[in-house]
Amino acid sequence: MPELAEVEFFRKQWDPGLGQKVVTVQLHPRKRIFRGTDPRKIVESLPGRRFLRSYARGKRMLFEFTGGNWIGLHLGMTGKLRTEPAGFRPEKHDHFVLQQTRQALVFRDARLFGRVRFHQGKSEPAWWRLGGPEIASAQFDRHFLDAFLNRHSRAPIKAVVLMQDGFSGIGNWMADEILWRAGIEPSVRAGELSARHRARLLRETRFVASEALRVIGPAFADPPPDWLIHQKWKRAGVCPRHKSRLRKGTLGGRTTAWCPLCQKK
DNA sequence: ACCCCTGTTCGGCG
DNA sequence: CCGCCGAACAGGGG
Repeated sequence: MPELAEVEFFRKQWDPGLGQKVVTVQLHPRKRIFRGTDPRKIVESLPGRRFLRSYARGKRMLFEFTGGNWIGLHLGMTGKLRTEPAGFRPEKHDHFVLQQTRQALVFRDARLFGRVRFHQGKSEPAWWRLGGPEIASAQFDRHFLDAFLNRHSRAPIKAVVLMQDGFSGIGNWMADEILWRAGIEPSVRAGELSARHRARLLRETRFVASEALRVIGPAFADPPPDWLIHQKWKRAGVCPRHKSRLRKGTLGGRTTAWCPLCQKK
């Protein structure tokens, strides 16, 4: 589920807890979402701390608490954040819950591909600094894109658009949406993209990211009806422009839909 | 029953 | 050594 805009939506679901203390932490310490971190430290450190603010970068989120306590969250395939009334009893897949006086902040993740990290220190954790530039930032420009495409010149462009170091926050549906709008056939090797296609790739990546944030970020509304996403999961999906059948295949290990009329090598 | 999956990581291999 | 690809992870839904 979660790419850039959905991540931003879920980040805000914990806003009702801002400024308030964590009373208790409920978690399942053996679950895979805690791989690489010691969940007992979270249970020991977070109670009594106030939730100060949160950040989103691509598909990653960071939650800051007083006393230099930081929680990093990644939603994986099926992670969701929500708020429940005080006294909430965690259900089967609610693996990480921060109980506050007035509400409970809940991380649910059925498939456990998501991840919870913990950091203590005055400033942000080192792993938060890593990763590619935000698509909305000035650093995501023609120069950066050229270098990234050339570094992965032998990979199909679809696989490259899914790489988080270059296309921060882009996931499978946004990648197909971008390539369809840019008129690029998804199996083309990144290094073989023409200057014209590179310019369109940059423009449409920015467009799809900003539009998705605008439409989905605040309320999880549907993208406009003429977007490819509404067609790509249908068995008989059609190109929104030509109304002809989309082609389906696997690229970069992921299901891919494209329109042979719109998208060329 | 069986197949599919909006993500990431890791081992194999060219 | 670099980098791509498929498998694995785990569970719910069609």
